[in-house]
Parts: sequence; structure tokens; C-alpha cells
Amino acid sequence: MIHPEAAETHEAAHGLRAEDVISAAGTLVEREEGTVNSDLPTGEVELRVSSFDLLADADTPPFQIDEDDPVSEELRLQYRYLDLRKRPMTQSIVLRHRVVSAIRRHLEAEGFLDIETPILTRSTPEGARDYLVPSRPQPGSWYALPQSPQLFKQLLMMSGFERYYQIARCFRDEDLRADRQPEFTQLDMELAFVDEEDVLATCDRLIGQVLAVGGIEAPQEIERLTYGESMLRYGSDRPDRRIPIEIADLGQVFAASEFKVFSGALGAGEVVRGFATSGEFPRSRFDSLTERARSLGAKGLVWGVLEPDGWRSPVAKFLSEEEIAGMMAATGAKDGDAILVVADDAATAARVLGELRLDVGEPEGGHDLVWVVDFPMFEWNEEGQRWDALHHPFTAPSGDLEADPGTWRSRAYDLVMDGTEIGGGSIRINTPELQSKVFGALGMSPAEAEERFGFLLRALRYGAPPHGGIAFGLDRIVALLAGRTSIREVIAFPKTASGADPLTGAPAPVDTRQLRELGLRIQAPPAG
RNA sequence: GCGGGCGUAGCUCAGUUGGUUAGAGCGCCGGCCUGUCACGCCGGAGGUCGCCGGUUCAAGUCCGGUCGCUCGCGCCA
Repeated sequence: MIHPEAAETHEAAHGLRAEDVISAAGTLVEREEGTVNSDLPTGEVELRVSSFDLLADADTPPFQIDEDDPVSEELRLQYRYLDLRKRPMTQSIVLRHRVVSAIRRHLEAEGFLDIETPILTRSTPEGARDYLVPSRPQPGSWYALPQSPQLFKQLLMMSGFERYYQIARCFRDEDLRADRQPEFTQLDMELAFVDEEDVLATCDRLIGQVLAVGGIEAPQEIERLTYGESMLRYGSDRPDRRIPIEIADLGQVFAASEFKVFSGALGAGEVVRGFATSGEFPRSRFDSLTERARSLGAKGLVWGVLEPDGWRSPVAKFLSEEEIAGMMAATGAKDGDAILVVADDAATAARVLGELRLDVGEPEGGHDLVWVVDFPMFEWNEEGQRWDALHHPFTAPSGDLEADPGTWRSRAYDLVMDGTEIGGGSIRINTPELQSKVFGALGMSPAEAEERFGFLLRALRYGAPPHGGIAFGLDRIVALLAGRTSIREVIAFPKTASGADPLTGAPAPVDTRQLRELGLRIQAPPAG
């Protein structure tokens, strides 16, 4: 507040514009009656300015900073330093700091050491596409940016650092999404001489502290669900259990059904599963759900509604009273509910019903945390005609390792919050024999394994403690706590969906001189 | 790589079955007002309708292509 009596100062203040930077001197006084504004944090007082200096004047900003009008994201990113001045962004970044700070405090109190690992490392061509960095002294050779510190943290366990953590930047050159950036941050942890129980208990304590920062109370012990049960009941390995719909297996109900679509599928070793849901279900909605089911790979979708005068469904005449009653009992359907049923192979039925469940259901309040455990070790890669590791090839398998690799289980665990995977880890392999066996199961020859991972196999030969750990997606956790759907909202300087940074203009071409030093030449991209 | 949505003033948007001079709110500039804190009043400037091409007497509007942003699929051990 500048009093008009301070004529000169008052006059000069007319030249001030939005976002100018000033220093002001004056007297802080209580506001006069009638001018108090309790909506403002400083609404009780005002600064009676006697003089001020203009420290830096500001151009008119490209968008208004004190308004909550939406602004296109590209413009926000181009002027990110202005965007970050806006209250919601400032709050996101502060929240992120508080989460990181809570993590460090908690883990250090539990004896974890923060140890850095290389950013310039070796490409391990499994998994995601690597970002590559050319070597100048060795033209033709390349570093890769780490997809995660996985192997280094395991080596640290072998070095005797029994509890490691790092807030680690990771890089994956894959197409982006709202929850995926080319570089992202993991809370990376690893512990020696532990089993699943130790790691999960450690994480339960940590997560309690982390969520508390966002005012969310986590259970002392987070519930666990096996992969198999999760796929059956929720049709997903990252279930959002806030949606009050569960998929039921209807194999018993239709084992001897007249309806050939069901009995035929069951006879062929497939499954019949479905769920009940309430809501408005005009015919057109079933048509679009059927279309959706087909686009997800289902052969079809059987539906029906339990109306007061009976069972309304295109297949009504094929189903017996007992079957309808059995279906109601299994799915928990009430009068007026719709039931959706898929008959297909187990994987397709799970996937389709899982998606439909998300389409049809509404999450109910609060938050949901669950550990998904007991994953299969491998999944069949149809294209490559081989087994791929579901988690990663350093995960310890369990089950009968003499049997078909398709039957192996893995000692892996994922933490799922509100239908988003926020962390995943495993107990690792700690002997070279088992590690070689897993590489073999993945179709890697001993020579190939030696070429790619020789350094790991060698390290394992010098006595590696049993160890295991986990990595949490820090960006995703902070986004959840901030109530944002995109992790870009909790990263100070994120990139667009094409991996560009409109602020700096990265990525950008470089001087031919730079390329020459690296022994590189740009080839015209293939035409077309 | 594929599919959906979007692209018009500095910002956020409207723009009819193709039709004359492309509008609004906010911001900006000038003036007035001066107990305001989303001040108020008066006036004004400001447009490559993303870009290229086509159809048409006529294109912001229709068609083809392309670029960018965004959401999703594939991909992401």
C-alpha cells in the first residue's frame, strides 16, 4: 500500500507492472477497520511503503500468472519458469521436495546408504531401447544411459553395502504417455540377507511415511494379492480395488450348459467369467460394450439384465433358471443389475473383463494400496517364439526349476496404488549357476550371456549374499499425492510426448565439428 | 508405427447449411477514478484462422497432405 500523501513514491508506483521485481521499505501496520480481508493470508496487515526500488522490470508475460485459466501445455513448457510461478506448480514442486526429504530421513534412520551409480554405462540390449552416448576416444563405441541402476545396486550388495538407496534418474527411449517421460526418477533400494518378508515390511514402513506427506494414511501392513487372484478377480495385475466390481468364475455354473458358447469353451479348456454391475443399461450401451470387448480380442460378450419380470438377454432362451440363479449368486448380482460374461481363453477373458470393469465401474472414495505377489517368471513371446522375463532376468525364480519354464514363478512383487503400479522389485538371483540357468531359459546361449552379462556372472562367483530390493516411481507417487494425472505436473522441466523440451529446444542438431570429433556422420533418414 | 481429440488476437475460447468488414472475456496501450487486494469507468491497438496444396465465383468452414500439442494402442526386461 502506498499512501497518496507520499506523492513522489505514489507517482513512481504507477509505472510498476505485473511481475516487476521490487524491494520496498515501509511500516507494517494493522489494517484499518473495513479494509481487513480474511481471505488473504496477509489480510490483517499492510505495508505502508515509504520508498521502493525497481530491481528488475518485467516484460508482459505470455500468459497471466495470477489466474487459474488453463494455458496450453506447450506454451507452459516453453515458459516453464513462468509456469512454475503459478501456485499449483509451486505446490507440486514443494510437495515433491517434501516427499524426497521424508524418504531420505526415513531410510537413513533405517541405516540405508545413498550411493550414486554411473549415468554413462553399458548398453544391455534387453528391455527398453537405450539412449546412447558416443565415446570420443573410442569412435564406434557407445555408452548407454541407465534404464535403472539395477545391476550396479546388485554389485553394491556383493560389495557388502547391505542397505542401499538412491533417488536415481533413469532413461528409456520408448514412446511416452501421461505417466511416462524419457527420463524419470526412481526411488531405488536394495537390501542384503533378506527375503520377501523383509523387503515388503521395510516398504510398508516407508510408504506409510511417504503417504503421510500427502495426508494419506496407509495401512501398517499393506494387503497382498497373488498375481493369479488379481487376474481372476480384477482382470489386471494392477487392480484398482476402489471399483466395487469383482469378476467371478462361472465355470461351475455352466459346466453342463445347453448354451454351446459356454459349454463349448469350457470343454476346450477355456473359461467363462463375468461380473455384475449396477447402473443404466439401455441396449445401445451393451452394443458399445460388445464392440469394445471385440476390439480387445474377445470373441463376443454375453449380457443380461435382471429385470422384475425376468432375465432380459439375447441369450435368455439358452439359459436355465438354475444357471441364471447360479450366475447371480457367483457375481453377487442384485435385481436390476447387468451381468457381462466372456467365454474365452483365460488370458483374454481376464484382459477383456478387466478393461470392461474399468470402463463400467467408478472408483469409490479413498485410496487403495495392494502388493501383487507370486508372478509368473516368464511370458511367452509369440513374435520371438521364446520366453521373456516378466520382471527382469535377475529376479530369483521359484517353483520346480526342472519343469517347463512356463510354470516357474518369480519372487517378484509390485506395489499398486489406485490402479497404478508405483513400485516393483524382487528377490534376486545370487549364484552364477542359477543366473546362467535363467539366461538359458530366456534363450540366451552361454556365449551371449557371457558377452552381455559376463561382469555380473563373474561378480556372482565371488560370494554374493542373498539380496533383494525394489524401485518406486517417484514421479508417479508424487503425482498421486498431488492429485495430478500427468507426471509432467510434478517435474520441474519435463518433456513433451515427442521427447522435446520447448524451453531449450532440445533435442537439436549439433555442429558438424562435434560430430567429426566423435567419428559420426548423419545419414539422411530413409525416404518415405 | 497406429487410432482419437485439439490448433482462430498475447492468453482462453466462440465462429451457423461455404458468402460481404473474423468476434467475446482476460491481458496490453492511453485517459479518468483512487482504500484497493479478480478495483471501476471511457477509449484504443492487436489476426499468416498451424503450414502446403486442392475443390469453388467465394474457404476459418469442404477435401488431401503435413507439422505441433495431447490422450490411448503397439512399445515400455
